[in-house]
Amino acid sequence: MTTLKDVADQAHVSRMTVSRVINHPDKVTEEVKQLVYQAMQSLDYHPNAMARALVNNRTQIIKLLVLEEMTTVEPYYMNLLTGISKVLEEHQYALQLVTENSFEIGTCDGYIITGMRDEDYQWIKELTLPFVLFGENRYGYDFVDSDNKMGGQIGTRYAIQRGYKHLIYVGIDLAEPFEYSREAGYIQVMQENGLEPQIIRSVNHSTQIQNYISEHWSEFEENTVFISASDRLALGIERAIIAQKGSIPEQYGVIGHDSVFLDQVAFPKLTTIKQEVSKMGGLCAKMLLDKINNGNQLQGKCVIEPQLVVRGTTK
Amino acid sequence: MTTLKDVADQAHVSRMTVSRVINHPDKVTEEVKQLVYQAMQSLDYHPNAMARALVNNRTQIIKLLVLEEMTTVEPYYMNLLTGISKVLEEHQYALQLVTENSFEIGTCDGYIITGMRDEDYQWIKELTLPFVLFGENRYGYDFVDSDNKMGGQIGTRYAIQRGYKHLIYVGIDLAEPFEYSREAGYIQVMQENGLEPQIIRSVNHSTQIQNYISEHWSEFEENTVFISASDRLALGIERAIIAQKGSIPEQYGVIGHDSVFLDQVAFPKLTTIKQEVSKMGGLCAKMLLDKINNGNQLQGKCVIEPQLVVRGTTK
DNA sequence: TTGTAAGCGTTATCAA
DNA sequence: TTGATAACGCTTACAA
Repeated sequence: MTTLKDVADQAHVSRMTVSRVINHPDKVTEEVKQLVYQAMQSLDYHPNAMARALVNNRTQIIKLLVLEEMTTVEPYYMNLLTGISKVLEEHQYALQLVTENSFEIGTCDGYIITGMRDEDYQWIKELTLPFVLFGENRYGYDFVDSDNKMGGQIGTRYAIQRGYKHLIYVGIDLAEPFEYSREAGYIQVMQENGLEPQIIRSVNHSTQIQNYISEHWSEFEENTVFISASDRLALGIERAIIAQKGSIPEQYGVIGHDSVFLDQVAFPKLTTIKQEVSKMGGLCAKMLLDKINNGNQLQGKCVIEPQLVVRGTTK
Repeated sequence: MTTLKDVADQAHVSRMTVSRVINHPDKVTEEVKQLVYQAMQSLDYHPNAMARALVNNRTQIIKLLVLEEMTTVEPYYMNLLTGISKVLEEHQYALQLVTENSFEIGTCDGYIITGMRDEDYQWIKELTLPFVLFGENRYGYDFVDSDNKMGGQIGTRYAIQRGYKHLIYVGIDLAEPFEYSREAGYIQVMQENGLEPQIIRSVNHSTQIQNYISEHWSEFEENTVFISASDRLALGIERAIIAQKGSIPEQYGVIGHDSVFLDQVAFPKLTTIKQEVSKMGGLCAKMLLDKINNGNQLQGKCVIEPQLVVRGTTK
């Protein structure tokens, strides 16, 4: 294993100079810097993360705390994890996936927290280590999220553009900011177009909404599009329409939200508002690392635009 | 932060003695041991993993290498990760999630590898660090998997027991050990019962098998059950049956395999062969840590029994 | 059985 | 601008 000393010897400088070239390159002569770079290259030197961690009192670990039941939730988190991991690895950080129960074990340098419920904001403010939330919140905490309002807008605008006459929003029956934002986007576009919003809310289960739509089928005229807050809901709606022999996408349209796995499994495949979850994961990681390296400073929010993916459930 | 020294001072012994109590408790007097334990408790001492890692030349990181396209694959991996993470955390290890591309960056103490294709066995044997495979293999590498053959057997036996007359196995068109094993389980039970195996193979996409079943619908007599190699296939089969107006579960049955997310999203929910993926993840981690701590010794295989979950698609 | 000394690879501090 | 020294918290090797 190549160490600082090896590089220092090869470059005929002291270990400190090599360390400086790595950490404070501005405090070293250009000349010396080149020498050291060459030595590092020829020896294939990589700093020892553990030694660094020890002296800096870091763990090089960040924890991802998921406050929802992961196994029952959309395969959302796998994408998030992929994104987080990629960035962390570039910075020689590793990940620990924790749930509420195992939260206390072991130390770390910071947290990414997701699946926040309202009551969680109680204890979260007690945290001393840097953290970043995945998912918008109204308490001023740093977060990364998709632009949920825009998501609602995009879907609604597209539905209008495609000529659907009745636009029904199907939301998740949950008092969460992301849900309010998506609804708000829908409502805004409806009003801009002189249309009256019509909203159904349901728990986020495909079967429940499927039953609801079936039971109320007579209320839905032809040329209706269901703009839903999740692909899970969209899947159930789609199944209800098929069961009721409504034709998709001609008589009835369905627009999902998220584009994580379920949209692909649906048949026909869902038109949906895609969130780039993996990208958001990477941004969470970046934000957190910045926070760790800058004295836990407030980072603000980071919101990225969702995209419309047109597939088989809209005309 | 409490250190060895603090504990040593409190217990009126040297730092070495404390270290010994932790790492070689047999080499310390019972008396002294108790003193040290008390001091550790009263000071809430936790060894610094980084310092340990440094002196032992460890990274305290293990990498999970996923050789499949994670985003398109079943939400299988989230469960695996949960299981792995739990065990790793108990042992102060952290995880890095890597794909083929990012494989080289950074060091670690060992790998858990999954999604192995045949060609991967070429380069895997070159690995010098300890590794454990998730998924059975025929090359003698240590692995953890569900008992796939038993999975095939369980499903088939249950189908016979429930009185289905025609048992068709729907496999994944892939030359992988897990697939062979599941088929073998099916075939064995069929032969034991004097029945003739009938096998269909398809790529693991719900839509493809759905089309296939629909196109060949006339070939499937009533009282047929489809025993499938994945929930994804089962979902497609179920949809085809419904589209063809076959009644589930009376005239036609469907049995899935895996029980990860999709079985719950299906309607009716799938009867399926459940794999305890999270548990398997934990076992992978345990096996790997053992390997790391025991000079990379061969660990053999670890196979756990799948379970039948009866839901709406069988009578 | 216990303690002392040295060192793991790095960085901050201070002196040159 | 560069280098010597001490320190981070722990463990191995050796001595008492």
